[in-house]
Amino acid sequence: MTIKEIAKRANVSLGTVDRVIHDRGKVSKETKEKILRILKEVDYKPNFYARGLVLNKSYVITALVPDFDAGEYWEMPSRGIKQAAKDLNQFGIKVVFFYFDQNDSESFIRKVQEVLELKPDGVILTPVINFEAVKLCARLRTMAIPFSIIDSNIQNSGSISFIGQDAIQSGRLAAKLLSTSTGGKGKILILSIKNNENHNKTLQKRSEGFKDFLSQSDSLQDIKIVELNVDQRESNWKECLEDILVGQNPDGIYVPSSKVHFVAEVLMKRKLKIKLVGNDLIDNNLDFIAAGIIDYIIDQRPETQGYLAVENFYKYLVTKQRVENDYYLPLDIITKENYMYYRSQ
Amino acid sequence: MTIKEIAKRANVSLGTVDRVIHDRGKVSKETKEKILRILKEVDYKPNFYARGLVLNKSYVITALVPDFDAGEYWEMPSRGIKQAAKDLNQFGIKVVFFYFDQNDSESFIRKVQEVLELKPDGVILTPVINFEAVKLCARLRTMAIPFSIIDSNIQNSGSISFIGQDAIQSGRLAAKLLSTSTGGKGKILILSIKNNENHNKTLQKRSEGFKDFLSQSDSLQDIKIVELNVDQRESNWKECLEDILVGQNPDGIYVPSSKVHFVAEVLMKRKLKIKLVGNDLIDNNLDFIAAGIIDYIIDQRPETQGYLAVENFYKYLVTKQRVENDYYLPLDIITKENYMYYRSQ
DNA sequence: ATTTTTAATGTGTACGTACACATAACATTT
DNA sequence: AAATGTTATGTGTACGTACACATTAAAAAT
Repeated sequence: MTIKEIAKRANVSLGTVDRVIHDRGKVSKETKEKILRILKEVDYKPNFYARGLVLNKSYVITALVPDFDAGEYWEMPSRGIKQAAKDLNQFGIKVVFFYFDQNDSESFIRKVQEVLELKPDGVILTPVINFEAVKLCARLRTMAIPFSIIDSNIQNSGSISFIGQDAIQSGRLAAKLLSTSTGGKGKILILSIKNNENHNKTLQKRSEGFKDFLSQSDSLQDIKIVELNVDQRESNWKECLEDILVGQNPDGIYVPSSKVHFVAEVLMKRKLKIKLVGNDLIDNNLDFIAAGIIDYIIDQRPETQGYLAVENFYKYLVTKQRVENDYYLPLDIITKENYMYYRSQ
Repeated sequence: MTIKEIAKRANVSLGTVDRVIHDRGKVSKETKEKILRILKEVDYKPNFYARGLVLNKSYVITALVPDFDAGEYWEMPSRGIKQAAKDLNQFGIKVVFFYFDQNDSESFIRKVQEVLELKPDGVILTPVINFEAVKLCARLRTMAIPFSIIDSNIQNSGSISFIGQDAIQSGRLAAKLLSTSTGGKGKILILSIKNNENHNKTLQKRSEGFKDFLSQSDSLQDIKIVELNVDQRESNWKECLEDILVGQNPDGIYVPSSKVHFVAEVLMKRKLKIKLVGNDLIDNNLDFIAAGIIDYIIDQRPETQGYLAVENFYKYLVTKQRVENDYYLPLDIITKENYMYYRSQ
């Protein structure tokens, strides 16, 4: 059903119907009501193509994400965003990336400045530098620029959507897999590899969930937990890591981040047979999963997160649909026998 | 860059450019070459909206799938297909379902007849009744109707795409999970619940993969495998099932299909603590996963399979993109701790 | 009673593409 | 030489919407 047909039905011109649809006023009360009734009656849906053609707008979305080296975690969301930008290009969606140093709030602040100067139609942001990200949300709200948060959430930020993970549940799942692998007993090491203060939030939640699972499960009395940290800012952190692994000699290790490959490296080098669970199927972890050195990876589909964030803006800006507020992605369990189907979705 | 601009550049009219783009002939060799050069030079991409508006076609896709009761496996692909039909409705994609009885080839043949009479723009088919499905593929080829296969593949069918699973690898994965759960030892039962001869192919492949994994893994010497079938066409099959479980009393059970819930029911009723692995996160299995009676479900995203099949036709027919030939979906490992994020994606 | 203002409604054009049709230029036949 | 056929090219219209602008009718001001 087109506007033309509706106009004919209501005995008015196209223009009048158009004014009613867009609530532009200058229509008498009676005709407005009559047209609204008809619109409802025929369940009028604007023609997507015609609308797109006449509007022919392009939308600039900025993505504010940490920079990365090849193979690292933040490569994944970026990939998803890029793929979405490519797929949605024909609908006028353009994405501009702003990469900041996740260990340097000043660099984040500078990039925020650049983003705001661009006056984008939407912003995708990662609250890695939490304090500054909160401030950014407030500014975006006052500037009426819609924004979307990926990875970890900011409560009451006013974003159009959050796309991420349930970190606590991720930890619980890791605990289940690792404790099953060690036969429900033995010494288990939670090993956090850190390189800045901001990254801690997710690590903490995962560790919390991990310990919570083990404490609640009454069939797991024989498990001993040791919790240790390694700080990448120390120059000798790799040796530290090696010393810990050899010294502790646990039955299972949980690394609550994508940096599990550093541990896998040591296990391979030292030929240690220790069950190992970590996060994120990034390139750096791929070979170790294939070789079975890492027993399980818990993945939160970071690529999909990025993709969905852009797609959400497409829905929000182009098709003017509602978007979901909170979207928690599945926690995929990845192991030697199924990793090959998880790449490049 | 529009056709108009290209016409201006080439010093010809819109019509000539149009004829070149669509290769309609009636253009001199020289101008054709000139226009082709310019098209390439400016990397001309037709405006999606304008094209959609003027074509304003609608495409009828028929989906030929087994009928089902609520909660059963075949509900999942249907759901995905329906969701895609809804999402792609605005692009003129319409889906008509034809449900057949998977235990009755005659009903399949009748539905095939109806499908062909409709002369659809595309067909989605499930090769459950393999022999007849192969014949259908041949007829669709001669009628030049593009078709797509989901679930399990038909080799050299001429389909535009296959979307499904790797059944052998699915079995291997199940073996890994189950053997890990039983501590790498004990008695393991492979239990196939069958209700027709056609369904066997996938079951067989999974069992094959399962046994293959266990035989190859040299650290699993202490495992004993027992393989049994239950036939749902027998009136007393439920009792048979119960007798087997109680009589065999294995340490772990692998049900290479979605019917694992029948086994879970017995385990719950008899309070048997046996590790249980099966397939497909269908509604019937949901509560048993939540309760931890089923330890692991291997899911092949049947809903996504259906969705992608329709989306593929959208890409193929509307946007005229190439589509991937074979698409193997990830084998998701689902357990008590992560099942909640796998529903309604 | 005429002009001006205001409110309501109608009309025209553009978006970029596809395709039917019209016209021009040239070659071939009578 | 005139008529017809062929090939190449140009023109017009439609798709459905959005929005600027034009027109009409009624109300208010002179």
